[in-house]
Amino acid sequence: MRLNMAVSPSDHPATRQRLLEAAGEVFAEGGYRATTVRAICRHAGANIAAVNYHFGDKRALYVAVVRFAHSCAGDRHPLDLAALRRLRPQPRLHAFVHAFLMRLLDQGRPAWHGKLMAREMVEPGSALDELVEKAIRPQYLLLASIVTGLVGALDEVEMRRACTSVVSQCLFYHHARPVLVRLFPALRLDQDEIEALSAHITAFSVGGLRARYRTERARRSRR
Amino acid sequence: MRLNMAVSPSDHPATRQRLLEAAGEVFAEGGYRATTVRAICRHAGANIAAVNYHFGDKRALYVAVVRFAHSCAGDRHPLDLAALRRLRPQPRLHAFVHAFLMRLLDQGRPAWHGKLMAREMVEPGSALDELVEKAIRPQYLLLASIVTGLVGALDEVEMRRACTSVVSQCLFYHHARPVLVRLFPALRLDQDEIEALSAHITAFSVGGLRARYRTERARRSRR
Amino acid sequence: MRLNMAVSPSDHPATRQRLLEAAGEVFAEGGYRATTVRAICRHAGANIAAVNYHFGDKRALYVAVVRFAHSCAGDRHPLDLAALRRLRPQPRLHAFVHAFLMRLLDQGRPAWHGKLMAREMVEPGSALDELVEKAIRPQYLLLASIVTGLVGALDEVEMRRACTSVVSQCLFYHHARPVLVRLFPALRLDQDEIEALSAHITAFSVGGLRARYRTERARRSRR
Amino acid sequence: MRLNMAVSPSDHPATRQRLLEAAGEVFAEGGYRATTVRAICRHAGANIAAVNYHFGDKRALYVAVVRFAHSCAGDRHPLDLAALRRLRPQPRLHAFVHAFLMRLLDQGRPAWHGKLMAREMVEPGSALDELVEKAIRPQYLLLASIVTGLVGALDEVEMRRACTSVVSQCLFYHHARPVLVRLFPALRLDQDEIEALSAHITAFSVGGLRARYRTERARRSRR
DNA sequence: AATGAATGAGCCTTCATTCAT
DNA sequence: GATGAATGAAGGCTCATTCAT
Repeated sequence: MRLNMAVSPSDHPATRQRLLEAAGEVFAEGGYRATTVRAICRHAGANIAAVNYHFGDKRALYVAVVRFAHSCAGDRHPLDLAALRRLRPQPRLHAFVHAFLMRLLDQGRPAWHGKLMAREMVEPGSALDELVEKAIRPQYLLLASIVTGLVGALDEVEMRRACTSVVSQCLFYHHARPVLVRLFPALRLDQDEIEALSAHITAFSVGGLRARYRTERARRSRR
Repeated sequence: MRLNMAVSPSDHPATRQRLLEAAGEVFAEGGYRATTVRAICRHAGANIAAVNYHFGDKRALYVAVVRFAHSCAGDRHPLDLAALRRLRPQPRLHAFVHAFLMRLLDQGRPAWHGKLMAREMVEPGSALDELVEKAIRPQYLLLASIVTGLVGALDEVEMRRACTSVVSQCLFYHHARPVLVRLFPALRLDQDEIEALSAHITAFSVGGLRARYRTERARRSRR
Repeated sequence: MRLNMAVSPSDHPATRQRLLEAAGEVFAEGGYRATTVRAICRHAGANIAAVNYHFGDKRALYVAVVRFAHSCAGDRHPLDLAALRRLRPQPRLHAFVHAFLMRLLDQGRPAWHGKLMAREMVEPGSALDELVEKAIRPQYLLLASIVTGLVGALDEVEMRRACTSVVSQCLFYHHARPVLVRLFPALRLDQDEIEALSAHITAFSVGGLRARYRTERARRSRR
Repeated sequence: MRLNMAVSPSDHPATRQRLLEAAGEVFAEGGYRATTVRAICRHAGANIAAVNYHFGDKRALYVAVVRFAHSCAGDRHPLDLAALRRLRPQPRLHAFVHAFLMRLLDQGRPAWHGKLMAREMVEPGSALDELVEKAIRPQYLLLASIVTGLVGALDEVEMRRACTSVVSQCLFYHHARPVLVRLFPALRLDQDEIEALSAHITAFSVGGLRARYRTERARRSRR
C-alpha cells in the first residue's frame, strides 16, 4: 500500500501526456476534422471526457499538440547551428536539407511531428499563425543565410523564390507521398534513400542557385 | 409511348452535370470530409436526394468528380504537344512549368480542377489510383522526355529524382499557400507572379539539372 | 396501395405539427433547459433528427412553439372586444378577469398555452421580447382602458401600478400553484372556483381601484 | 492524538458555510437545473468535490440551501411582531407589505433569500413541502390575522382569497420582473419605487378588502 | 478534511442516406 | 426522373459524481 507513492506519476504518465501523444498520432494520420476525440481517448486509454478536462475542447487540444510537436521538434534531429557555421556553404546546405528530410521522413517514434506540421501547412487549423512565427520563419531565415553564403545577397522577392525552390523539394516527399508510392512502387523512403535524396537536392539546388543568381561579385567573394 | 428514354438527359440542363460542377468546386475548396452533400446540392440548386439518386453516394460522386476533372483537364490551359515538340529544350520546360502553374494557381472559374487534384495528392480519397494512372503518369512521362532532352537519358531512379525536383517547385505554391501567405504577406499570386515564377523555376531547374546530370555525352548530343 | 392517397396529410399530421404540440406540452411542463429534444421527439413519435430538420435547432423550435401558442391564444377563450365595449365598467373588468383565468387555469387540451407563457414570463428564453409586444402589451392596453373606464385617466406610473395589481391576482394562481396546493390541500381549481375567483378578484380590484384613485371628477363622470 | 474532532469546523472559515452562501446566490440567480456544481464551487473558492463531500450531492445541497435561507429569513428585513401588534390595522398591513417587498426586491447582498424562495414557489425542487410548512404558512397566518384586524373574521375559503389577493401583488414584481422590464422600460425597482409600491399595494388592498368584506359587525368592532 | 483527476451518462447537433410518393 | 420528409448513427461537449490519495 505504501509502495505506490512514486508510482502514479511514472507508470501512469499523467494522462495529459498520453492524451497529447495519442492526439498527435491520430491528428497527424487523419487531420483535424476526420479525427474524433473518441478515437484519441481510446488510443490514449483515457475517458471520453478527459480531453475536455485537460484541454477544454478538441480545438484547444489540437493547438496544444501542435505546440508540443514544435517544442520537441529538434529532439531527434537537431541542427547544431555552431557546427553549421563552421562548414563551407555547400556542406552547410547539405546539412540543412538532410536534417529537414530526416524530420519529415523518419519512421521512428514519435514520427508524427513532421507529418502533423506538414498537414497543418496544407490545411490550416487555427495553429498555423503561431507555427509560422515560432517554427517556420526561423528555419526560413536560416536557409536564407545559407543561400546568401552560396550566391551572395538577394532582394526579398528573389530570396523567397530561391528558398521555396529548395524547401519545396524536401516537403514534396512528404506532401505527395501517396502519389509517389503509387507512381514509383519501387520507391522506399528508407535511410539510404534519404541520404541519396539529400545529396541530390543539395547538388540540384546549388546548381540551380548558381545558374540563376551567381554574379561575378559573388563568385569572387567565394574564393 | 415511352419516348423519354433519351430525352431527359438532354432537355433538362443536366442536374447531373450541375451536380458534378458544384461538387468539384466545393470538394476542391474544403476537401472530401469537410464537404457536405447538402452544401453541394444547395450549390447546384438541386434536391438533397439528388446526389444519391444520380451517383449512389457521396464517395461515388467524389470519384466521378475527380474523373470529370481529369477528363477536362486541358480545357483551359492545354499543352499543345505538337507545338511543344517544336521548341528547344529549355523553352519546352518553360511551357510545361507555365501550364502547370496556371492550372494550379489560376483564380478563374472553374479553376477547381488543379486544386482538387493537388488535394487528392495530399489526402487520398479512393480516387487516387485512377488519377495517378490516367493523369499523373502521363504528365510525368512528358516531363521525363523534356528532362531527357535537357540532360540526356537517366536511369529510373535519377529520372524520378530529377522530375520531382522540378514538379515540387510548382506544387509547393499550391500546397503550402497558407504558409506562404503568412510568411510573406506581400506575396500576391497573380498573373505577373506566375510569369516570374515560371521563369524562375525553369532557370533554377535547368541549372540544377545540368549541374547534376550533364555528362560529356549529353553535352555532345546537344550540339 | 391507392388508398393512402389522402391518408398521410390527415392521420399523419405533418410531423411538424405533432412536434409543435408535443414540444409545447413538454416545454410547458419542465421549462426550456430541463426539456430534452429526445423527450419531445419521443412524445411526438418522431425521429431525434426531426426537430433539426423542421426547425433548425432546439431554440428555434422553442420560439416557434411560443409563437404558435400565441397564435392560437384566443381559440378557446376568446375575448369579444365588441361585446366587451357594450358592457358597463365593472362587468367589463369581470369579463376580462374571467377570460384571463380561464386561459391560465383551464385543464382542457391543449392546456399548455397558458402554462408556457407564464413560464416564459418568469424565466425568459429568447422569445419574451416578441411575446411582450405581440401578446402582452395589447392585453395591458385593453386592461388600461377598462381601468380608465372605472376610475378615470391615470398617469403612466399609476396606470402601471393599477394594472399590475389586477393582473397579478390572476397570474398568481398559476405561478404559485405548487405552493397553493400544499398550503390549501382542499383547494380545487375547477370551473366553480374559477367563477368564484373571477367574482372575487373583480370586486376586490374595483374596491381597491376606487379607494385609491376615484376622484370627484371621475365619480361625477360615472353618473 | 486525535485532537481534530472539534477543531476543523471552527478554525477553517467553514468551507461548508461558504458553499452554502455561494450556492444560495447561484441557485437564486439561475435556478436548480441551470446551476452547475462547478459554478458553485468556483464561486465559493472550493474544490469541485467539496459539494459532494459536504452535502452528498447537488440536490441535498439545494435542500440545505433552502433550509438555510429560511433559517436566516428575517435577518435583514425582520418583522418585529411585537411592534406590529402595536400598530393600527392599516399601518400593520403596510409594514407587512413593505417587509415582503424588501425581501424580494432588495438588491443588496446577500439578497438571494427571497429570490430563491420565490423561485422555489414556481418550480418546486423537492424542498417546497418543508418550505411551505416552516416559512410560508406562518407568514400566511400572520397576514390572515392582519386581514382579520381589517375586516373581521373570514371563513377559510374567503381568507385564502383575501390573502392571495394581497400577497400576489407583491410577488408579481418578482415573478414577472422580466416582463415588467420589457413592458415598462422606464421602471426602476429601486428604494423609492419600493416605498411607493408598498403604499400603493396597501391602499389598494385595504380598499379591496373593505369593499368586499367589511360588514356592519366588522365596522362596529373597529370603532 | 479536502483535493485534483477521472468517469460515464446524456445532451444537442450534424450528416449521409433512404423512404414514399 | 426527381423530390421533400424522415432516419439513425455518430460527433463534440457538459455535467454530476466518484476515486485515490
